[in-house]
Amino acid sequence: MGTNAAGFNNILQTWGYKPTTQRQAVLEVILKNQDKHLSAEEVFAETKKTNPRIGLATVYRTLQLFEKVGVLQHISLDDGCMRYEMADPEQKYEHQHLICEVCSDVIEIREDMAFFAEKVFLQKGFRITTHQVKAFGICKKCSDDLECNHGNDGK
Amino acid sequence: MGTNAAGFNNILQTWGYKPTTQRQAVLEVILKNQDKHLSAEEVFAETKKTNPRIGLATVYRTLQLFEKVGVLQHISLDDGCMRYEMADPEQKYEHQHLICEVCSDVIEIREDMAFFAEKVFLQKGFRITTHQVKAFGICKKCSDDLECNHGNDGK
DNA sequence: ACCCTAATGAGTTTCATTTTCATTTGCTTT
DNA sequence: AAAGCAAATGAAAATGAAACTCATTAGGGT
Ligand SMILES: [Mn+2]
Ligand SMILES: [Mn+2]
Ligand SMILES: [Zn+2]
Ligand SMILES: [Zn+2]
Repeated sequence: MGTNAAGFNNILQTWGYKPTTQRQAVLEVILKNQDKHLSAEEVFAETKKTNPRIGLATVYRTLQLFEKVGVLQHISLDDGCMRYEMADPEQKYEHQHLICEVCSDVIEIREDMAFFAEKVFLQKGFRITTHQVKAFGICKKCSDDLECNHGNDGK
Repeated sequence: MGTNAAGFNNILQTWGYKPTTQRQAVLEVILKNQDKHLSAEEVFAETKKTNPRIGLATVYRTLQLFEKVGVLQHISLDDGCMRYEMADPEQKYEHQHLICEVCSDVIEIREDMAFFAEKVFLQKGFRITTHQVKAFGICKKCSDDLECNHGNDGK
């Protein structure tokens, strides 16, 4: 069980929701783009390719539903819209995102942050249920590119 | 020098911007609310108390300007609008926010995250310029309240 | 096949933020 | 102090993501 097209229907049924064609279609888009962080509009555009009659409102509702039943989680990459990615029930805390300010590439890392939550609880009594680490900077590729242009770019 | 009403004009002049009455008024609101994370609407409402003729668009523009010149930084607390707080030029990385899911209180902490940036650079070659840690959970107070209601809340 | 409710989709609405543009203001030059 | 001018402002309109409305459709049980 988990998040494949098969065990998915069980999840919905467990929660009392119907596995409609739209929800299946959106799920397939999600599954085919696990490496990406899609926005509602992007999911909408992708889903329309196989299901042209789907409405944008349904996509918004479906993404929220998927988040509620634990299939998705949303993140904000500060680009003007909410984005979604598969939720990892194994992982207590979300993974982290590195966002390149030059090429806008998003790199995922899985630095262990458990100590962080522990320390916060010990020092503040605050019980963290979820946390997000988002870092902006320059990725290796862009860093190397800039390096290159030092020597042979004398106008 | 730095971010007091006095050194402020220098900052603007250095960048070629005029220290207008509106900008001074917004700055005072910011200085008087350093412990808070105000939204544009909130800054607008506060500023109107002393400067009733200021327009909302000017507040938006001013907040963006202040961020550009390094006086402010924006954060998203996932409550539907951008929020601003004083930027701390001493601190290389932003402080962290704990957001209580029960009472919506925002707690600030200053856990050192330099090791995080170092590790990321060593492992990925990604140079972090700024990063944000945002954690959701239950604050001590709300946690204690819930505890209390266990014994004497039998319907 | 029938029923009932959940689900959908087109259109409308909300609301934060941005843009437009005519007017005003802060400075610099007379 | 008056003139000149670009920067800054404010009112209003525009934008765009997300939520809502409501008439219609489609699951799933009977
Ligand atoms: Mn991710
Ligand atoms: Mn803060
Ligand atoms: Zn890059
Ligand atoms: Zn609380």
